[in-house]
Amino acid sequence: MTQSSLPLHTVLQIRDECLCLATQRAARKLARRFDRLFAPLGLTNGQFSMLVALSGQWAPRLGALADFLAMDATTMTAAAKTLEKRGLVQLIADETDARARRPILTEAGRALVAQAVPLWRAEHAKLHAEMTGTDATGLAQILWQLG
Amino acid sequence: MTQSSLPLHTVLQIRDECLCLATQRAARKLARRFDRLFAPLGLTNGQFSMLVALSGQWAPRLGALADFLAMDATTMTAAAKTLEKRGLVQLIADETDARARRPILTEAGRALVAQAVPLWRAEHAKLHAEMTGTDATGLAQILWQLG
DNA sequence: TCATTCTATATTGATATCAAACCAATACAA
DNA sequence: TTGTATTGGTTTGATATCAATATAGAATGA
Repeated sequence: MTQSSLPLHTVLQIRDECLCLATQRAARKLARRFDRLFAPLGLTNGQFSMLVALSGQWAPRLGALADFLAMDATTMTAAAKTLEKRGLVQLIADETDARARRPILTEAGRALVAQAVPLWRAEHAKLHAEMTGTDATGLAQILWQLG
Repeated sequence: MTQSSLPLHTVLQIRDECLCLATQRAARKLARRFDRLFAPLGLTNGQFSMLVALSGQWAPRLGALADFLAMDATTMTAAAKTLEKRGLVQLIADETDARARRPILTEAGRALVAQAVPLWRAEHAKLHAEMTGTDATGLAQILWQLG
């Protein structure tokens, strides 16, 4: 009983060092946290990121947006469809390539992301405050590279 | 057209600093990477983590395991069911509390996790090698706290 | 031009994720 | 000991995630 299938030091090593586990774990916590934050606006954390990404001077194709978010192309198809159904983005056929489509924000999308940003700011400030001793921006940079 | 709904510096700030986005992004990349690694064994990265967590001298209830992995209780219910269906874990009723159940590894589960660990070791070593200049174990610790 | 190959996206099917609502068992209080 | 609150887990419904596969358009080479 309670027989160890692995040497204990192996179990502890994976627990303490596995970057995949540590990242999935943090990702779940943060997703819950920001999903709840944006829930009053009917947004998830991922939808927020997507809308922000489309708020700059950039009109990427679906594939390029998927790459930017390190997300599978098929996930992007589904995510774009959800946002389109809600009227937050519009999918425009590319002028030169009939295969490609570019998601662009609608008025409603612009208005919603503008409402969401102050919430993000406040919550992110809290998060920073909880990370005493850690360089939050440096961490974001490292995570951006990771994987 | 391509009209900015947000000040550009805001868009850039969120892109560069948002820990939620950065973490989700890294989590997707690592999940894909380790899912592919374990695919020949029919395991996902999350299933691997769960099996390893059950490989130590610990026989947690479902709720405690969910807490350990920072995962929602309902997700744990579903995940445990999948592992049970595959015969990798068995769900044992708690002796003192009729509500509680404890997942424990089966022989098959022990054998499979033993096969998976060397794959993890090799891949994780590669990952370390890609992170020149970063303290990987320190990063794992920070991520464990994060959220 | 035509065939081949490549590229951008979509569809399907499986698991993962969480909120909301729920049920049953336990703990606690009057 | 009954009534209430809490706790452990499950079900349902929505979105997220990705592999495998498909399709249509574009690019390329003979």
